[in-house]
Amino acid sequence: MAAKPFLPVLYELARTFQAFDSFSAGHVRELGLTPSQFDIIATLGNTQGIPFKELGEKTLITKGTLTGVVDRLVEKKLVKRVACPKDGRRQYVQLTAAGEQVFAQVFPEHLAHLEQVFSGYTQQDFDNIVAVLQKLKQAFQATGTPMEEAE
Amino acid sequence: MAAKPFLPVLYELARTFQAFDSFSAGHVRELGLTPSQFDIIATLGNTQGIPFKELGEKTLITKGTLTGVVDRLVEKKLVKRVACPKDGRRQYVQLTAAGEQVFAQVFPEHLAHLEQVFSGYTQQDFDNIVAVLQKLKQAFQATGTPMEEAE
DNA sequence: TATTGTTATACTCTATAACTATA
DNA sequence: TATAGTTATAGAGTATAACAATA
Repeated sequence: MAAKPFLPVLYELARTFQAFDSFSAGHVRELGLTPSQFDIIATLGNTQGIPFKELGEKTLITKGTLTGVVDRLVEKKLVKRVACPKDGRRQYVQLTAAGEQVFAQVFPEHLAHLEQVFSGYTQQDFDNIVAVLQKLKQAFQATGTPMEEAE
Repeated sequence: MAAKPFLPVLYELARTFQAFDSFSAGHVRELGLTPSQFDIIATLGNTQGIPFKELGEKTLITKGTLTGVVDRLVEKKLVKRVACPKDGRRQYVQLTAAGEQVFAQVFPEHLAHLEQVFSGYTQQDFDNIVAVLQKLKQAFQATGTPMEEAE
């Protein structure tokens, strides 16, 4: 098999993301939330509520799964469902007062937690990493994922 | 809310990984493998077998979970357990002939597609990206795990 | 008929802890 | 005692398809 000089890139990309994901998930779990639940809280934060379908698109959670995840957040009284007055099929998902409080307290905590990782980095480092990753991401996207993008 | 200059880094890391992940997700699903299972196949590829514990460390799958994931791959006859002759508690996880075949057939297919993505890159680009990602990964690992210093 | 969201299946992953067997 | 791996438990996410209500 011919050597593929880009394989280390993919390996590091995957392992670095996993390291971030694991790091993040570990902290999130300490707060009593699963990664999916935290994703939803974070997505709903600073909004007036988001349509169910749009929430699924943003979090990449399919609708059948999302119903269950939202159910568990409703049980925890962190979010609520609000019927759409204009379309009886639709509904909004919205943070409750308790959910807002979690967002206001926990999200900054989470960012502070993440901030530790970057204590040795400069703004120039950030710019460099972002540029490297953006170029890579755009290469993947340009090469063609069969994903349909409606916007 | 104070600006967090590292947030774009995390955003791009996640989105770039997602772009890569969705790029290869099709093949994985065609094989009837879950992401975790595919991760293990890929990790075992081109090795003589990897100790169970090391496999868990590389894939960030905890031992209790890993037993189940390996079990399912054993059922599919893609990997096998091999006892360590020097330490009766340890064992290696190794691709079977069928597992090797999956790795050998499917990976080049991916690589052929992936190669297009990197057509504009030089070896120096690869080295740069890997260095950037490794540093970031190690930052997460160093900050995230209060493990008894392993190295 | 098409769309939104729920329900029903069935499976997989997940962390945790207790357990077995080696060392 | 310590380590490697399994088993047990309980929960949560996942895809998929069938379904109800609404448009």
